[in-house]
Amino acid sequence: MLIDSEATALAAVLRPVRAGNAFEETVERLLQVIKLRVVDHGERLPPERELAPLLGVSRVTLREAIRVLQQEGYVESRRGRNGGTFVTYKPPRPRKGDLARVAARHGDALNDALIYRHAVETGAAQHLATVELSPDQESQLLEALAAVNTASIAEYRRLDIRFHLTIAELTGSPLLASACADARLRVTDLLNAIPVLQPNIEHAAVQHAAVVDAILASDPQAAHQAMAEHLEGTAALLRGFLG
Amino acid sequence: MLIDSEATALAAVLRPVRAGNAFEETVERLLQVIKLRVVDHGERLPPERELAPLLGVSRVTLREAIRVLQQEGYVESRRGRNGGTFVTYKPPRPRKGDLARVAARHGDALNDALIYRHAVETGAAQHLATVELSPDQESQLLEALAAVNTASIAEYRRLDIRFHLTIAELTGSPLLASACADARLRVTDLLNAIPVLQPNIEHAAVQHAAVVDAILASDPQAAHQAMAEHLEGTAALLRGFLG
DNA sequence: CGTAAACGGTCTAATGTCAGACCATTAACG
DNA sequence: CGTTAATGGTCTGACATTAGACCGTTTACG
Repeated sequence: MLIDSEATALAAVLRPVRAGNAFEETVERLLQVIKLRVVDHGERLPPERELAPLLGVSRVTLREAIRVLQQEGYVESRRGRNGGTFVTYKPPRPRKGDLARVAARHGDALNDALIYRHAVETGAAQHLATVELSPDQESQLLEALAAVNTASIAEYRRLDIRFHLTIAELTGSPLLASACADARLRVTDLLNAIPVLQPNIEHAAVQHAAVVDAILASDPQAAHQAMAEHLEGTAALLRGFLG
Repeated sequence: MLIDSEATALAAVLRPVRAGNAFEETVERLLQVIKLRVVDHGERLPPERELAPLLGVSRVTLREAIRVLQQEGYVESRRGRNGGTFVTYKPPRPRKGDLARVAARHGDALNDALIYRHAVETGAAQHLATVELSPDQESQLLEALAAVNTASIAEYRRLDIRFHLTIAELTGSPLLASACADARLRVTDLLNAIPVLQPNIEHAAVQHAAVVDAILASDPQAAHQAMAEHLEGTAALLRGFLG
């Protein structure tokens, strides 16, 4: 029998070295690409010969994963010179009760994900406010902001994700960027289950602008604060639809 | 050719689904357990039949990993009823130049890890200040603090790690706890390469106390601030030995 | 003092995963 | 209008990994 504090410390380190087998993880990852709309409806995934090494799996394993997505109707493959694997998935218009179902499926994972997301995304915003941005990086950030703030309802989520991931990537810390991507996609299913409303967009736009302002003003505390408020808005929205 | 913002977003999601093969990752993880001194010199690892499922690998793979650690002199296995695999590794007294060598081996990863660690650990401290702690949890936290603050130089690192991981675990977010563990072990090699000095311990003790005070006072901002100052102290220490 | 329990150590057969070669289809391009 | 390049589709042989049974050693305990 271990004493408590040892058990606590062990739990954090003696966890599985891998989440599942290569095939399952590849399906998961591709689903994330599609649901985060990094590759949107009608667009093409990278060719298998490029994608497999990017994901660190063999082409055989990648193809098995793609076959599942074909059967589930997420993608379609075409042969030939301008062929490829194309995304056919469109996020369905959310219906009442969707969120409750999805939330039930997630269980405790929701709170876990929201806490995690808060930590890594506020951390990213704060850090970005402490680094000197090149003109190119500044314009990337401003473009992402402009895009999300002028988005149609249909494009909103996609561009919102891109905005958040841009901040994460610009920190220059791959670990932190991955963590932000991971955190975001853990709440994506839930967000996809609630409708995008114009007032929410407008509210978020103000907050997005505040985050960018603080970053460009090199004010880490303000950036942290602004991102925290923004994320709490989203979390409250989710909890509101749940309650 | 992809436009820039797409490439940015893709990079965060289209990364390898696994870091290496099961065997390599198992060796890595066990080294972490040993170097973080979760299982210290003379102590026993869990039996193979328990450890393998915890790490999510087969016993064969686990044993291959253990065999490497035996050859490298980190552990020793004994058969029989009170047998097991025992840690023989003692952190060597750091020598001048160690840090430079280790840092060179890490390269950019050092900055990456420090940024990541700052984000997740300040996030954990801040979050913990927002939750209602049970008496049992409070005493766990206070015990961890007392332990690290009265530690001998030899025991200091081990108890410092336990203190930080206790905060992470108490957040109740497994994702955040894993992230903190991950972040910590990415700087462990570097920290092990610099000596533990009494003034550093005393300085850190004040900061640790400030973190715990803020958490128990349910002051998230102060907790964030206190942890940030503590981590910056460590980061500065590392950079100082490097410069 | 013998027996059973708790370990590490070994083996096997099945399955997962890989790299790489090769096939089939389509469209761009000379 | 043929050739070639870029894609998805298929196959093979090698290696990694697994679950599970079984062996050998030591010690606690009846």
